[in-house]
Amino acid sequence: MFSRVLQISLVTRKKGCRAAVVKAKKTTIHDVAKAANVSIAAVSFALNGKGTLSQATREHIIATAEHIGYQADALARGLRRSRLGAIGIVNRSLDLLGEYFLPGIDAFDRTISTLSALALQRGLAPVVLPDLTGASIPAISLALDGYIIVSPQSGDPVLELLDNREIPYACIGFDPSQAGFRSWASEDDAESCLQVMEHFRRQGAQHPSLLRGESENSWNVSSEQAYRTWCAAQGVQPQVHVLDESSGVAGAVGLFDKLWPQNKTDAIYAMTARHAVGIVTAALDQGVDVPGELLVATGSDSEAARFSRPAISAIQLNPNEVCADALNLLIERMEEREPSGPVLRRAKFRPRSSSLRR
Amino acid sequence: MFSRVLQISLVTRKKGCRAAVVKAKKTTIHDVAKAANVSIAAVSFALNGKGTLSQATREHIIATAEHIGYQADALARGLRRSRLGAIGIVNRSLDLLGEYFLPGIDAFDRTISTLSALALQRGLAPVVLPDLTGASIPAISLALDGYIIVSPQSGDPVLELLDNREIPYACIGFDPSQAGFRSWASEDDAESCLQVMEHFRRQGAQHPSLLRGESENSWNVSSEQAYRTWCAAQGVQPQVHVLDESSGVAGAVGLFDKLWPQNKTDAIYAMTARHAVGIVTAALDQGVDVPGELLVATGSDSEAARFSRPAISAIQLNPNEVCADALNLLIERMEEREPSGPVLRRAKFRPRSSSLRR
DNA sequence: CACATTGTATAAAACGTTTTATGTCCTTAA
DNA sequence: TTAAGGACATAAAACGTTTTATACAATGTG
Repeated sequence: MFSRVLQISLVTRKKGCRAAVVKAKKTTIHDVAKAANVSIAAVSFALNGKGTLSQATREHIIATAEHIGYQADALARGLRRSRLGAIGIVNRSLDLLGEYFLPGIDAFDRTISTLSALALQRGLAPVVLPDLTGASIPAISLALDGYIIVSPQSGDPVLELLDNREIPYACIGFDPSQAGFRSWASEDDAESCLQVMEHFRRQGAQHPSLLRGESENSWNVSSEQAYRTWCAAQGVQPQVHVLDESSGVAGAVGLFDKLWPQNKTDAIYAMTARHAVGIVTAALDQGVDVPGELLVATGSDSEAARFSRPAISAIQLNPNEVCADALNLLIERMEEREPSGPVLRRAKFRPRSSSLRR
Repeated sequence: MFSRVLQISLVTRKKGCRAAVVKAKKTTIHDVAKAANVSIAAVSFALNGKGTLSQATREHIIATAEHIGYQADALARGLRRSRLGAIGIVNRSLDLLGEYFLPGIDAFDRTISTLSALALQRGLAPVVLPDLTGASIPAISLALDGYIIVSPQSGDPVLELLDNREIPYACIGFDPSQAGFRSWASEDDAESCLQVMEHFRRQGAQHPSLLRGESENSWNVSSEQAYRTWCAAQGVQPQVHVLDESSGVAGAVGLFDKLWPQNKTDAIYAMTARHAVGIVTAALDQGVDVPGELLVATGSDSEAARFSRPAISAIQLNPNEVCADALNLLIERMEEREPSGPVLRRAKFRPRSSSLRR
């Protein structure tokens, strides 16, 4: 553990040299053909294990290709095969917020890097992309082999675009307006909601309410749906508040100040962590005891929830699993196999002081 | 804020249909040419604002292209222009660790998503890639327009590869063995180290020591160098410990248990946050008072440092700025302009209870 | 001996662009 | 009337592959 390997290799490298002067010419399939004294078709066949070549020439070609350090050009190959070996990752929540720099929202970063790592594991290059319907997207945006769409919105135009072009995609979450679509993976948001409601009830809450985000993605929609169903079954008057996701802590503080005390809720399930933090903050400011007078829980665990005082009860999500599921579903579609989805993951509710009486 | 816009568009989409049956044929430049009754060359010229066309035909072509929804194929264009509009992002620390799933290390995720967002802002598609010298990398890996190499190692083979092929790149951090290279951006790690040492001295430390990671990147190398220089100037015996980065909290605990109490250091600057947490944990376990008997600080701020008890003093880095600097340097090289780097950012030292006596 | 079959290898078309090299028509100057 | 030039448009080459169609032996069959 203390050993220190100083592996400074003393390569002399042309560093920072003006690269323009002499363009290093690529070694192409023609070079290999010339070196091996065969046609370029033979080279292609040998390297791809196709065609009808004798074992001898096959080996000879592979050897010379290796010798002169040939590597097929990805673009030329992609053009011909119409397969590039790369997939796009589009996060519709970020698109909707119109803001790609979100300090403190580690969930988005996490999703991107997890999907990237998983894609690489399967030999696919991950390309992060913005709203595919945008005007000035990178040229490569629509040339990839498939797409993972994170948090599609209801009636999402990006999905429509991909459908029209018959480009394979899979979603994390689903488009609430497309009931028949099957290639999606998600946390079981409805079930999570029920866990929270049952917990609230056991802790003595009579009038639990829901605070969801504004955007019409499956996370918000399924949760609200589950909440309303639960209310109906329990004979409870449902009470749903909708707040712009980007309003953050301040937004929830504003909401609470407007609400309290006319409103007679005694438990709030705030889907986004920062809204939950805002509710707790505002409540304490107004002298409302949490959890004494008001129970609070949130739908996505995070540092913000864990380190708030009191610590906020939260649904602990499974980003790694859900990302892996989505990627499997995408690859399935890329290979034109029948969709095996949707795939749901059960999330675990972590009760903390914000919703534990006594 | 409470308004709820339900924008369910009632598009009927062919969802989940077997895409293979009828391959939707792409609209190509030939289709546009036919529709506008001109040659494909004319279309290309019109759409790229080149060639010698009358204003009239130019506009006519653009209109028809728009009308039939033409978009140039990125691969064909890339093949011809040898420019794809995409850049690669390679994190050598992750490569070295051989592990791309690092729970709790938000810094790496952060770098990836920040670089991605910045690249997109400039119209470049970001592609996350593993070690470019690897055997089974995605085909596209070496076909991009340029590369950002995060934390290159001393004598890094990836840089050598890029140099040989004369592919533009810029680094975050630098290769310690390549003094003349200029296209890199970084935190001013040497200066950060001095800030910590001066702080230790002011707090009464006599024998400050350094705990660095094993890998030979500029972060570790510059810090150690600065530390040794400072020690020499102060007439202090330098004391450097090297620990594998991936050993995490447990690694640092093990180190401390082996070290203490023969070792007579009274302040430790642990570069990585999890090592600092390990030191603090092990110290408290052995009844060593922090900061009473031992001062601790770390070189990269994080949740782990902030929420440790006592909270750990830390260097607060500027990932956004450094990423932006690196991207600027890369674009500079892609446009064959003279390198304007290196660019250093001064980080701020945040003293917390772990190193504040009284 | 004629004819089909098999085993190897190649020529050439195709992928969808960009760009260079030609061309045609029209105007102007000699 | 002819040459020279300008304005506009196109044909064709090129980018580097993959793949289809074709060629040419050598071998087997009736």
